[in-house]
Amino acid sequence: MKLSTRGRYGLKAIYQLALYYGQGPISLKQIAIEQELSENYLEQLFSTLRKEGLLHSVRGAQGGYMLSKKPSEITVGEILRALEGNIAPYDCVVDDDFVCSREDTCVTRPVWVKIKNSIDEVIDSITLQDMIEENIKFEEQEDER
Amino acid sequence: MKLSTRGRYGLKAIYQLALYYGQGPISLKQIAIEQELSENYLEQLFSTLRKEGLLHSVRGAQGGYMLSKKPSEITVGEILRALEGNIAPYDCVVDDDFVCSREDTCVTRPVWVKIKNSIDEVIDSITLQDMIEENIKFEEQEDER
DNA sequence: GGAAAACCCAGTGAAATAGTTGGGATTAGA
DNA sequence: TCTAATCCCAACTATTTCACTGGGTTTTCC
Repeated sequence: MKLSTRGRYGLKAIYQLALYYGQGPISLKQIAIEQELSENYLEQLFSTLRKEGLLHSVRGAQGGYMLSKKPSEITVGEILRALEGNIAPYDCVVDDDFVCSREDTCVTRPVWVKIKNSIDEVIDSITLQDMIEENIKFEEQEDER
Repeated sequence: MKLSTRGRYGLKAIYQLALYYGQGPISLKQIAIEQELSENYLEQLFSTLRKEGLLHSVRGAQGGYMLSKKPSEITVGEILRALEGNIAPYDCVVDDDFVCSREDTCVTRPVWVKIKNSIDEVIDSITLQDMIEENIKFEEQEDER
């Protein structure tokens, strides 16, 4: 029941973009260095995020990536779903093509539904802006010591 | 972010044991047939659940497994954790041995913590008894149609 | 024109998952 | 006492998923 590195790395990387919001395109290389991630791998993640409409890209020299919306308008849920697909303990609660011969009598399904709903509630309520603010608060507390 | 078959099969199987609670030991074979699972594989899961104290076993002919507590005293959380380990999106929020060089400055950790807490809240609040009752209610609704 | 960047996509090695197999040990009942 | 039912345990294997890597193309700035 773990997220893969796609979701984890992707969120870290897009957080970094959020910090630079409004400052023009940032190169993959810079993000990869700042968050200690593989540049090539990150490229795949950003490609996905771009196709999902969360990022804009600028090609050519001095190009790079930027958020397509304000940090307060992008939720963790959108990011994780773009990178990992629906976040749920089992496909039977999300995948329309999923065939379950005993869907109507499955005794565990209600449990999976409840877990999914509670995760959704959390990730859809956190925006990149929230993450930035939480981090600022945390750093201030550190400084006080 | 999916559960493995261990958690899924295990919960189905132990639910079946809950239905027979108070009726003495039930054989693996019977459970395997009723929930359409591999008997040998199920054995591994029950072995784990026994070691965790959730099941009792009776060896020999006419032996089998039974719940070690009332269905109302066993939660889904106990079962899933026994079979899958801690349920969390990332090891950094559960594993004491986990080494994270940037734990204090990690911007994503608060997100993982919130997800974990919300999952825990759900799975620790559902007992086997709850599952049985939910299923009875569902069947009654079906009958009305 | 050259360098820097995004873009595209196929391949790969390692690890995890989902079982299977085979052989014991124990016990109830005939 | 014998036998069949059953739990117990460890090793083995096939498949899938993951986390990259590499090689090439295209675009744009200087």
